[in-house]
Amino acid sequence: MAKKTRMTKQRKAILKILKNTKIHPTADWIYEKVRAEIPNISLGTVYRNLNVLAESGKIKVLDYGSNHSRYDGNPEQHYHFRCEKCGRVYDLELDFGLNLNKKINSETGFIANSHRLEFHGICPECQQKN
Amino acid sequence: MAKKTRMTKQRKAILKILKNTKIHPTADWIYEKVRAEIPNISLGTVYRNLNVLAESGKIKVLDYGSNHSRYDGNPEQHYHFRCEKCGRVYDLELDFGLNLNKKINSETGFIANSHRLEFHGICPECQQKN
DNA sequence: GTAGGTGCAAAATTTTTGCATCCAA
DNA sequence: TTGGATGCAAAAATTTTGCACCTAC
Repeated sequence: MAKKTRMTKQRKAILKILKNTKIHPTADWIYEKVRAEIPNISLGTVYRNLNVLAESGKIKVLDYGSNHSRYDGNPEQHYHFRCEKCGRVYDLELDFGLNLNKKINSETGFIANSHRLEFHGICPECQQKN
Repeated sequence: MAKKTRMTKQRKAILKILKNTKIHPTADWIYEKVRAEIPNISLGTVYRNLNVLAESGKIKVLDYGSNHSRYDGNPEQHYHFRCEKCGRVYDLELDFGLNLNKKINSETGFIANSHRLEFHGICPECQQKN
């Protein structure tokens, strides 16, 4: 079962800041913000709480499943599938025939030049290993 | 105009490795691989070349436009738009009514639990500043 | 009361950079 | 020939962690 957690004032403050911004900030930005409220909070605490909050599903981390950048030798439009078990990232050959960029351009004020679509789940190989 | 670049053996080897793998490796993985061919290549050269190759569009970097992790206070399904000019990441309220996960599950051997969709382009504010 | 959390600082990791030298065009 | 590229090492930047003390439950 999941480990017990406490809602400390530090954790509460970090969560509140994150819920009240749209800018998807970095840990350091959050650290600066939260220091207005808790001046002697440490950056380590910010990182620890972000990890705890992400594990419990209260927030999302926008990375690629690791702290490293990952590089893709195929610059063409294609979609990815990341296996939640083994961590591998597959290319998907599927083309849904979606013209998502055009949809954005016609339905919003944004001008989209490209998009990235990534699925998360279990790959065929890990399904067998079950 | 774009700066001139040379196709050194180091750059060629890195590009070849990246074109011949599907795993979207980290810089360190590439470094280990390329050392089989060029034993005294340095990690700095690998990073420099990955950046050059990405700038010229020959490869893609799978990150969020910075070297930091970014955190999202909204764990619900929603899409993102990243502005290529100011770097901001917006939430898109749009729902295309796509059931992409189901499509994956029925058309491939992958089991998708979730997906992430992110558009890149120019935000309304930066369009005005033109 | 106590297990989980914090602050601090040191360490680990990842990425960039200065510089003398080298080499692709 | 020469300006871009490399190797090396040091530095910068980001994230994690050990430890003694603190506090939410």
